[in-house]
Amino acid sequence: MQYTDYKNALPNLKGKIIAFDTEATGLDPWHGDRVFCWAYYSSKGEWGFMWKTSSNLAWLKNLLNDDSKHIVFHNAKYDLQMLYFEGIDVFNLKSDIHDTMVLSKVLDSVEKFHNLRHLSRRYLRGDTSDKDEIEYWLKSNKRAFVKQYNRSPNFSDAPIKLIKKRVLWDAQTTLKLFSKLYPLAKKRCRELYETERKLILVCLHMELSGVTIDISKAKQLKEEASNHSKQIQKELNQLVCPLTLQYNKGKEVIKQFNPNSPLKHLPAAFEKLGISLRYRTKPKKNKKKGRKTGGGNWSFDEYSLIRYTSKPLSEVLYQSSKENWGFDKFYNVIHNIVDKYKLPKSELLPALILKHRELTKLVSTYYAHLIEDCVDVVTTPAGREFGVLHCKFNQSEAVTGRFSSSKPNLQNMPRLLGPRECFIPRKGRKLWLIDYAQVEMRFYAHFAKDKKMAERLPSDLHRWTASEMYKKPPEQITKEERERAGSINFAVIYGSGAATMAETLSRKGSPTTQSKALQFINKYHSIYPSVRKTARKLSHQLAVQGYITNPFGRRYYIPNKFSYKALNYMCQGTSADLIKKAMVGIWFWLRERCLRTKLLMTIHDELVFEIPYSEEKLVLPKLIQFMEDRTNYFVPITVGIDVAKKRWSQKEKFELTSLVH
DNA sequence: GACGCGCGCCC
DNA sequence: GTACGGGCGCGCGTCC
Repeated sequence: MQYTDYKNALPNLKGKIIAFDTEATGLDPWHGDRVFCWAYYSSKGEWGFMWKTSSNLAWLKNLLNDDSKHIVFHNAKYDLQMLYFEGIDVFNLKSDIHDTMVLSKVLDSVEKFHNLRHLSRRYLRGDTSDKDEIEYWLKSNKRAFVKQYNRSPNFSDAPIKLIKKRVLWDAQTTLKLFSKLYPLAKKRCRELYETERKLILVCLHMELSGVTIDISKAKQLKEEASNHSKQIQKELNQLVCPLTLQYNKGKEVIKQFNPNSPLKHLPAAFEKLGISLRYRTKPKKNKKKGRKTGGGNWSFDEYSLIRYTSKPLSEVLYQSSKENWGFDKFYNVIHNIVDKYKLPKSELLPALILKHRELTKLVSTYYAHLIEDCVDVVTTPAGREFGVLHCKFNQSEAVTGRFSSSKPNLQNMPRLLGPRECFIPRKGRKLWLIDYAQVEMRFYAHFAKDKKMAERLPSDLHRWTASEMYKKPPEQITKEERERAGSINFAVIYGSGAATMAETLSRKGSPTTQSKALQFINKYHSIYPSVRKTARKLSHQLAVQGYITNPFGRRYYIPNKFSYKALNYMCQGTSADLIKKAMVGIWFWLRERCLRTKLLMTIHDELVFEIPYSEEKLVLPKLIQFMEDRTNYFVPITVGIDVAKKRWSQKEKFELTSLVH
């Protein structure tokens, strides 16, 4: 085979559609990874391989700005990000950018794999052996490489022949896939694909913008949490050590108890203190295997641990969990309770484990990343450190169409504990949080065309539901009753059965039997009969045609045995596509007007913006206009606004009317 | 080192 | 007799 390196003459491509694949030294440009080569295949059969040189880069840049071309990538966000770091203005390219990964996801949302290898097998019956070679090389040369260069090998270290084979195969496969998938998408869900295609830029821009972190604050909170966890560790050691652990090989006596070891240390500690174990773990759904796995071990989750304590203590533990007590309060209260009621010291074990777990989780999952993953760290004259955190947002990961976030995951920052204190707006700006009001519930009402639900949603659905369930006027409904009705609202729309609902309600502190749960469910369906009808209608549709389609044209090929998921997918997916469309509208509107307002995050039904003071009046009403939809659904889809001047944790309600004077 | 598992945070 | 939606990621322990 002949390869061209284009040392002198650069090609003038005739093909209108050109698939590209770039290869880089790694995945993370923020920590130095860079493109080093690429390959292309065009619809006129032209193809080639190029190293990254300044002239080749200039050629590529020109091509990307040729408005007669369609440029196809597989996972364009990645390639564009890499090209951004080569100085290319990827947000204003004149060519049309396409993405076969996005196409694949749009066509079959439920399919788990969208990489080239799988798609090649599925749509092209392609040979994938070329692709595996380089990965095999990396694996088998890792050890020697680390020894010699003190780092792992990356793609750029592989033999040139393998690199070329791989990158050309990727580009060629991308082109073939595009010619297969694009016509399908155009026919089936053109609008949806167009939204997702534009969303690539929105998403990349969010990632590149990043969010500002008060690193000093994170360090301080991390220090506090780890000191507290050490204090608990000490007390736990006194309580249970020395501890004898049983292993296959034999016994081991330890002086340092590890509360994060649910298989070894925890059973040993409970046994030593004379608490007989009662609860076992249940099999859990495994995403990879698609079935339930595990289960059967002793369980030490929060609910089990609380049940190992007697009433006065367990009530306190529930309360603390609900209200997120600080360390000192928690620590004092549990010791006071144990003294006051003369409970055996061993009851401290579950309580201390719970707090220890919370603290170590805060440190390892949250604070550590807020501190270590920041870039562009600056230190003020006063000695405070600030940095920017660039997480990843993935528009094509969740089966329903939702976004996911990773490295670190900004979508699961605890709402009541410290981490949100570390998120701050840039100078001269505030954080604005705009969230849809009970959006999924509204889509349930929409799909069910349930008048009663629709009327109640804008006021207080849970309260009304509770009122009807407990046969009391709404104003007499207690907080607990309203919460329970809320749980039931959610459980029913998740398609849950009596067993799970009983478990959920019990976990939340209101012990419920299965038969009671069944009564709740039946009662619920007698209040809102159209929900069950709609679920059945969707299951039927699924059985007949093999898929269901949401209002944005996203199809869900749900296996029939999971048809109970249909209604939930429809509601979750519709709200996901609604917010995606709003994001695109907003981002392009902001860009056209060269505004400095930034979209920072998307958290399922909420968008987080950073708005300069001077743009508030102009931008806020427009954002709301893009997000809300008061006409196209059975229930108006509306938003609420919160603003955080200093820290995410200090957000407060905001009324748009207060903006108009 | 990869993977399964238990656990827990978010909407 | 079955069945609670969608995510990410940690530490531990086992197996290769």
